[in-house]
This record gives sequence, structure tokens and C-alpha cells, in this order.
Amino acid sequence: MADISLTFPDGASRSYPAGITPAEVAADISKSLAKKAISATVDGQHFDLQWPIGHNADIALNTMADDAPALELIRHDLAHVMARAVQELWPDVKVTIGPVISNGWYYDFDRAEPFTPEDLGAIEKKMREIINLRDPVRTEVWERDRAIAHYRAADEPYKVELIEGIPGDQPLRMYWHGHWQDLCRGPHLQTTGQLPADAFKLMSVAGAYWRGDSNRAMLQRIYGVGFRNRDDLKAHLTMLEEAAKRDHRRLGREMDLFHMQEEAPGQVFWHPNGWKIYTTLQDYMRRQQQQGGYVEVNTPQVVDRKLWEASGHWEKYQDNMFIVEVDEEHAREKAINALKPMNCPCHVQIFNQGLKSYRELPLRMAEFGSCNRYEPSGALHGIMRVRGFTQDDAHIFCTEDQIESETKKFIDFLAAIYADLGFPEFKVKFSDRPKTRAGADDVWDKAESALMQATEAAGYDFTLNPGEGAFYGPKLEFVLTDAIGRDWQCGTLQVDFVLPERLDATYIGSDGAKHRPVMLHRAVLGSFERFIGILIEEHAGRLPFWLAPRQVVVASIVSEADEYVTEVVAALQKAGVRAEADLRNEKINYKVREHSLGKVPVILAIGAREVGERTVSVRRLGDTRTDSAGFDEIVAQLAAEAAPPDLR
RNA sequence: GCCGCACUAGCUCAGCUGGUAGAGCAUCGCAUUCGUAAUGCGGAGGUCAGGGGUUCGAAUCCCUUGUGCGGCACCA
Repeated sequence: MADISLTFPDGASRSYPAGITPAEVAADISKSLAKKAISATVDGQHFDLQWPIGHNADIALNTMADDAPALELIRHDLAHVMARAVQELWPDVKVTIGPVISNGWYYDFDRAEPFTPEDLGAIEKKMREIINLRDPVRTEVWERDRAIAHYRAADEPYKVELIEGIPGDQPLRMYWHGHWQDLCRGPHLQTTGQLPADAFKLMSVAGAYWRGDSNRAMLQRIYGVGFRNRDDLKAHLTMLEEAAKRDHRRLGREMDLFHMQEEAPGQVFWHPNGWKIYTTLQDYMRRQQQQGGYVEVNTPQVVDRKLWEASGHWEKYQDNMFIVEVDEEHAREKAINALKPMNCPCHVQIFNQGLKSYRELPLRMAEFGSCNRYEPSGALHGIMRVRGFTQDDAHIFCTEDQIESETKKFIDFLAAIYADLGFPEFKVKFSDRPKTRAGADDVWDKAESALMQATEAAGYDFTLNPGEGAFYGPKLEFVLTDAIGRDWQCGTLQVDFVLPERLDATYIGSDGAKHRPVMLHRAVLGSFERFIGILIEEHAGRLPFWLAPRQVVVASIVSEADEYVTEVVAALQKAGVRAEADLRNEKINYKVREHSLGKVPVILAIGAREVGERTVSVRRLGDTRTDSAGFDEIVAQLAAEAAPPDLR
């Protein structure tokens, strides 16, 4: 066989017979490397030690010291070991797929009985036993027919279906972890003995549809996390505990911001503290919109189905709308209405009043639109995913030529607001045409290219989300991440050539003829509910001073200070600071603890000394030090801090 | 919506295999005037999510409805 040349990371090259495996290369270099190696990187591809190398290539041998390959292999092999453990414990369980995900892996099984928490413990135990067997990992390439026949004989229908879905010319790779066999593209470790038996944990079991299709079988998915060593695992589990403390549902209760109850599932009862955040944010957004050239409107909640039929929403989203039927006792004819699930059709109605000139475009029409959607019960999540919410919604009516400049303008607008609100980083996703959609393909071509060009012109990278666009047009999504790493879409920008057509929106062009405007649907926060949920989690409840619902508590140390405390509170309130007095007959320790737990950013403690000096003792949240400040000084300072970022 | 799990005082939670409900914190009362993360004592507070069943007897077992939680699917 011809020789090939392999180039190592240090630049050195060696000649080997073609078809040599990385394992053999490692053995050629040293015995210890042969033992320590876990995989190779060949021309940038993660490569199994057993795979033959057929041509000249760059090669690096990986060990457990190499982060990315090590973690990928640990998690991938653990997925296989878990599936083997499950089938050893319950031989009738059918296996499906088990990919690596962030921090771990999952594997989907078909089993009649549900897996219990006790089962997870038994599986973990069996996994450790398997790891301790130090079984070799072996791989072979199989012919397709042989693989199908094998899985038919083994009564593994999901594997048969997987293979049938793989293009015929693609080789099928089998892996054995000891006696246990799985179809897998690899790569894998040399032996299960290379797995850390004390650095993984099975986390949960959950339902998951086969191939993500809600019409198909519901499988049982077991999630696991795996790391290189026990300390990393412990650090991960600690991080999860810390993240749970930031959960907006928990902080919402602890800070007395809002509650929800079963008589109104998916809808928020805002308490005074939470509503203060909401209105402060809304006031800020209203000022931003005025600066950004928007006009603000307000439209009806209960709207006849005829409008939703005209817009096309009735056909597609009827099941997700709150239907309001007017009783025949109240009306001559029974009318079917829906609570508005979005604002766009109503905004077009405003646009359609009177003739619009091209001189009025772009017309940016904003509404803090209160919407209701009957979201599936399983989708509800705290105040992040609700059935009643308010969007910072706007529709920009413009010409095709204005799409690019309006898009760029909007992205800049959004980025500045996110920065003000403490989110300098966000993800951008571009979603193109979905399978079911309105409008002709050439219109979609136009919309997609206009939006993409504008995004690039604005200087933002985006990831493509194929087929995820709205039914009327492509969209950009601006995504923020919550405390436990879940992504939430907040801002959006959607190009729409369809709705103006359906609702017959027109303007008079410079040529004196009627033309269709384009609509850009856009939101920055998305919904106030979701955005506030993310704000709470991002700051772990310790909101920036200007957004904090309770900014200052002035606490007396002795009752002789009460009068002066009241005077300080009044002065702060007059200066626009949300201040309150705590005159209760309690120790200062007690008050400091309580208000600290309540995430009040500033506590001013006042005892006999402060009364005498007309000063205050200042304690900032998260800081155990205290400072002394004069009366006028602290009022001026806190008033300045209380100003929203756009008014500083 | 689907799969699984859960629901006990305002909150966090205990209550073994069925024998008739408990703690801490919060609340209320009394005492305490205290220097930066819990002052002491006392009182009150629950149709054990709702409904149905099994049983001499159900917080506990079964069915059902609701809501929540973790995923999946969905997200105009």
C-alpha cells in the first residue's frame, strides 16, 4: 500500500502506510500515548482512533486534557453505556437515538412502563458496573441490508427506520461497547474504562416525540450530565442550584412582585412592586418610541371574527384564540368575536382611515397592545410564556425601498435599548419561509433578501432558522437567555407583504396612483411580562436602581429618630426616589436582613447620632460596609441614580 | 395538547406499610429602644387542590377534574 504523510501539531511529518489508524500512530509514538489517547483530530474532523486514514493529513492525538473532544466523547460514550445499562436491566426496551447536548446527553427509549426516579438510580449503578468492566469499544462499517436485517431480527423498529432514512450511499457504522451494539456515526473512546465513573449523573426523565413529531410515538427521554471529574460535576450541580435561586417565579414571590392563580392560568396578577417595574419600563419605552419617530395608538380588545378571517389568522390560529360569543339575549344576532391575539389587523384599520400619501411613509405606529392567546397548557411558564400579555408592538408602514433603512434603524434602536437595560449581548436569528404560508414565492424571495441585506448592512451576525418564519413573511428574532440557559425570543422584526394586501392597505404614490405599503412588524421587549421575567433572572432580583420597585428604605434604630426618618423619606420622595420608612420596633439587624432579602438596593439607617448630625448611614445591597452622608448630599445622589438611563 | 411527577397553614417543608395533622419562618398580642443579615414569650391559623370511590376508618389506596413543575410539540 502507498505511504501517506501525517503532519503533527508541532509541524513534524511522518510517513505511514495508507489506512493506518490513529491508534497505531499513537502506539508508534509512545506506549503511554497509546494508552492515554482518546481520539484524534484529522484535518479538523473529530476522528475515532480505530478509523483508517487514507490520505495525507494534519493529525493531532487527543487525550482527556483536550477539553472539547474529551467532553464530547465522555458524554457520547456515557449515552451508549446508559442505553446498554437500560437494555441489560429491561431487555424489552427499544432504543432510538442518544445525542450529546450541552453539559451532557440524552437517550430516547420506548418502554411501556414509565422510568421512575428509583429506576434512574438503578441505571446509574448499572452504568458504573459497566464502566468498571473496562470493555473495549469496537467499530465496523456495515452494509445497509445487513444492518437492517440485524435490527429487524433484534426487534428494534426505530433503528430500522433510522437506517431507512439514511441515504443509500452512506456507509453505516456500528459500535460495540462490550457486547452491546449500536448504530452510531462515532467517534468513541477506546474502552469504557476511560469514562469517569464518578463524574456523571442522570438528571431527569421526560416525554419526547419520536423524531420530534407530535403525531408519532411518545418516547421516554433520560437526560444525563457528564464531566471529566467529580469536581466539575459538583460545580455544575452547584451552578444549577444557584440558577434556581434566580428563577423569576421564586423571586416574584419573595419580592412580592406578582402572583398567578388557577382561576386565571397564564395571566399575571401584578402586585404594587411588580407593577412599579412594569410602568417604569413602559414609561421608558414610551420615551424611546417618541424619540424614534413612532406615533402611539390604542385599539380594541374584542374584535369580530370577520377581521381575523380577512387577516388570515382565523384559519391558522383559531384554536389558539380566546373566542368571545355574544349571547343572543344581548344581541339580535349571535356574533363571534375574539380577544385580539395581536395588534396588526387593528393597526391596518387605523392606517386605512383616510387616504395616505407616500409623504407620510414610513409611518411607524406603536401600541402597548394588550393581547390574549390561548397558549397550549404545556407551554405556560411563569410570566415568560403566558396567555395574557402586553407587547411593545409597532408596525412600520413603508415602501419596499424603505425596508432596508427601516430595518437598520430598528436594529440600532433595539440594540441601544437592550444596552440601557443591561443586555449588551443578544443573539439574532433569521427565519425564512415556512411550509404553510401565504403569499407567492416571488414575494417571499423579495422579502427574504431585503431583510437579510438590511441585517448585514446593520452589521449583525445571525444564525439561520430554516422554515421558522411567520406565515406572512420572514422574520428576525432577537433572543435573550434566562438563568438556566433557556433562550427566549424577545425582540422581533418581520417583513410582511401579505397583510396589507389582505386588508387592502394603500397609499397614493408620487405618481398619483394607489400602491401597497409593506408592513414591518416589530417589537423590542416582545412582551413586558417575558422581558421583566428575564430582567429579574438576569439581575437575580437585584434590579438596576432606576428599575428597582423599592429603591430606598429608611430605617430607624431608635424611636427618637422617627421624625427625622419621616423627613428624609419625604425629601427623597419629593426628589423622585421610591423611598419608604421602616419605623417598626425592631432591631436594626432585623430590618437590614429583611430589606436585604427583599433586594432593596439602599438602606439608610438612622439612630440618635444621625439625628444629631443631620446625616444618614448608607448601606448598599451586597455590601456590608456603611458610609455616612449628609441629608442634602444623599437626596441629590439618590435622585440622580433614580433617573432612567435616557434621562441622565 | 402529549409523557412523567407533584399539590399538606401565607411561605418552605415533615407526616413509615390507611387509625383522624405537625415544625420553622411570616402574621397577631405582650414585653423589649436595640448601631447594620433573625430579641424573647404567648396566641391564632389547615374541608391535607376540587369531586367521586374502596374501607369500620383516607392526607395516605383507586378513579376523575384542575393547577403547577420538568421535558416534547407549539409560539401569528
